[in-house]
Amino acid sequence: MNNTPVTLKFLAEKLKMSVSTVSKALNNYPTINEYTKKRVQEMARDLHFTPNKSAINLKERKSRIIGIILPNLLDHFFTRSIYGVEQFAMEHGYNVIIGQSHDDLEKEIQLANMLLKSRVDGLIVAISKHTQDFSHFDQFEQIGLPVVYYTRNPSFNLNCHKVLGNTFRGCYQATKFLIDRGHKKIAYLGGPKMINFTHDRFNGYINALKDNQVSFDASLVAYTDFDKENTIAAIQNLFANQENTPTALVAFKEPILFDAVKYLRGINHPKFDEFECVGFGNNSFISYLDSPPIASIEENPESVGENAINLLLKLINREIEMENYQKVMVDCKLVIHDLT
Amino acid sequence: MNNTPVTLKFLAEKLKMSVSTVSKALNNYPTINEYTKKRVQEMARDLHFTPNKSAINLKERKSRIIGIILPNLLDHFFTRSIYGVEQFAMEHGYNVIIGQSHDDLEKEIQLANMLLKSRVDGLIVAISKHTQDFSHFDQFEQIGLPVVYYTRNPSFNLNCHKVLGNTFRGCYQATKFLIDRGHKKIAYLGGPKMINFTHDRFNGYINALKDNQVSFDASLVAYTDFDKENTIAAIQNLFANQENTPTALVAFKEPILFDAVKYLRGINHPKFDEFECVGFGNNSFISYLDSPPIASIEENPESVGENAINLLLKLINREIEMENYQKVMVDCKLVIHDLT
DNA sequence: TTGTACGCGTTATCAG
DNA sequence: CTGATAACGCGTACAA
Repeated sequence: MNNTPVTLKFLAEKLKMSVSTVSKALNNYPTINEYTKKRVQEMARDLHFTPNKSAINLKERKSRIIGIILPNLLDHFFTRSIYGVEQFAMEHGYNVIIGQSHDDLEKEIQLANMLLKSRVDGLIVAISKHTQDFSHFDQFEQIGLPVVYYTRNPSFNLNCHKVLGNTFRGCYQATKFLIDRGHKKIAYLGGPKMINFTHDRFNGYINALKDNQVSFDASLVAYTDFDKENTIAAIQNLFANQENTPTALVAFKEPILFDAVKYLRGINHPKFDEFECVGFGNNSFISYLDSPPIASIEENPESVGENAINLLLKLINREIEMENYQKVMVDCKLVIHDLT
Repeated sequence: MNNTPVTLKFLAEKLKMSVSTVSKALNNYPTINEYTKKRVQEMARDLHFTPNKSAINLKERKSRIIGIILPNLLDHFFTRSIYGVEQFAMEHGYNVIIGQSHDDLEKEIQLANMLLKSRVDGLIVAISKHTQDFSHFDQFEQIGLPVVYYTRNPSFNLNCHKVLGNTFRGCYQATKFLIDRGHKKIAYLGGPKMINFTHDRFNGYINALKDNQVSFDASLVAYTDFDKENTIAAIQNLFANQENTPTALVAFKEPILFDAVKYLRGINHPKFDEFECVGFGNNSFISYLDSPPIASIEENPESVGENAINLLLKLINREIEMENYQKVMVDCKLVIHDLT
C-alpha cells in the first residue's frame, strides 16, 4: 500500500524548485535551462511521473471522452468497427463510451441525451433504421461538439459529416463477379428500405447489370427487414416463378444470406447445386458452412471506425472547420472463398 | 455555438448565493434549508446542470476508469462479457479501457503498465494462456488498486479475487446429457493444457462418467491449442482406433467443435450420422450448420462480466477488504438445440 | 442556516 | 531563466 502519487508538486519538492518550473521543463518550454530540463525529466522518468488526466481535462475543459451510438454490438460489423475506433482513440488519449440503440429511436434519443450530460467531446453515430429527425444529435453541434455519422447514411441530414463504406462499388463488384461467372439471372436481396445502403447497393447491382448487358428483372429483387420470417418470405418471392428462378444472389448481409440458403436447402430446391451467392460481411464462420457463399464483400469495418474517429478528432481539434462538412468513403473488397 | 457550461458558480450567481450552498443543496446536506434546496434543485434541473466529472475525479483522486485486459475481442465469449462489464460500469459512473493481449505475455505486461500509467481505479483481467508470473498485476494491488481475475483461472496465483464460470458443472451436465442419450464412448476434446478450464472441464467430464458407471478410456481424450491443424490432429487421434471410435464428443469450445465436425464430414466418417456433440459457447451461428451440435453449454459471459465489475467496484469502494479474497462462480446452462 | 477558504494537479500569465 | 499566483469545477471543514 505504498500509495505515493507522483505529482508535479512532489517532483518540485524533491528537486527543490517550483511547481511551475517543473511543469514547464516537462513540457519543454524554451525558456527553461537545458540542464534544469534534463534534471527534471530524468527525475520524472525515474519516479514514473504521469500527468493526472483529470486535472488536465479540468483545465482544458475537456472530458477526453467520445461517445458512440450504434444499433447493436452483436452485429459483427459494429463490433469490428468499434475496435478501429477504440484503438485509435486510445492512442490519442481519448476514451470511448458505447451505447446500443437496438435500432430503437427512443433509446437512441435517450443515449444521445445521456452522452450529452456525460460531456463527451464528440459523437460517432450509426443511426437507427428509424432515425429521420436529427434534433437529438443537432444539439451537440449547437454547443460546438462535432458529430460524425458513420456506417449508416443519414440521407435526411444534408449538412453533416459522414464516413461510409463504399457499398455501391462493393455491390457492383460482386454483381460483376457473378456475371463473369456466367450468371444471367442474379437476384438482389436488400435490407430494410429505411436504410440507405439498401438502395446504394441496389444501384451497384443494377449498374453492374447494365454495364454488362444483363437485362434487369424486377421480380429478382426483394427486401427484408432482417427478421427471419421476413427474409424467408422475400426468398419465397424471388423463387416464386418456376420458369424464372435466379441462379445467383447478392445479399445485403451475410446472416440473411445464410437464412436464404438454409431455406432453399430445406425445400430441396432443384437447381440449388448451381446456385451461387455473395453477401456483405465475410464472416469467419463461412468455412464451416456446407453451402457457403462463393465470395464475400469485405466491408473493412475497422477502417470505417478508424476513419470516423480520425475525422472526429480533427473536428474536435479544429483542424477541420465544423461547417466544412466532410464525406469519407471506405472501400470494400471482394473476397473469393477458397473452399478446399 | 451557445456554449455556456452550467457550473455551480453559474447557478450560484443566478440564485445569488454562494457556491458551497449550491453544492450542499444539490448533495442534500441536512444543514440546508428545505426551501433553499428546492430552489437550487429546480434551477439545476431547468438549466440541465451536470457536475463536471473531471473536477470530482480530481478532488476524489480517482479516475473512474477501470481497465480490462483480455486475450481477444474476436472471441464471442469475451465480446459478450465486455458487454456485461460496460453496461454495469456505465451505470455506476465508470468508464472502461479495453486491451487485447492476443494471448501474448509480453503484450499483457505492456498493457498492464499502460493501464497503471492511465491511473485506472481497478483492473479486470482474463490472463493470457502463458501467464504464470503475476508481478505485472501485483503492482496494482501494492498501491491499493484491486484486481479481479475473470474467465481464466490464475491457478498459480493463490491470493486473488476471481470470477469464473462454473465450467466443471457445465461439462458435467453436458456429459451426463450425452450419457442419458445412450452414448458409451464419449470423447473429450480439451483446449490448451495451459488453461485451467481445460482441466476443470475434464474433471466435469470424468466425474459424470464415473457417477453414471461409464468406463473411462484415455484414448478418448485429446487436446488442442485452438490452432486448426492442431485440432485436426487431435481429432485424428480420437478416431485413430477403428474399433473404438467415439460416438459423441464434448468440446472445449464451439469453434474447435466445428473444426472437428468439418473434418469428420470431410473424410466421410462412416458413423458420422449417429455422432452427437456438445461444445461450450452457444454460438448463434449454429442454426446455419448442417451438422450442428445437439446442445451447447451456455457460459453466460455477460453475467461473468457483470459479476467481475460488481466485485471490483465493491473492492474499490472498500465494501470488501482487499485481502478478503473472493471467488465467485457463475453457472453455465445446457441449451438443447431445437433443430427443426 | 449560510458563507469563506482551501485543496485536488495542472498550466498560463506575469513578475522578478 | 525561474517563481508566485490564479484559475479550471467541485466538495467540505470551519467560521459566522
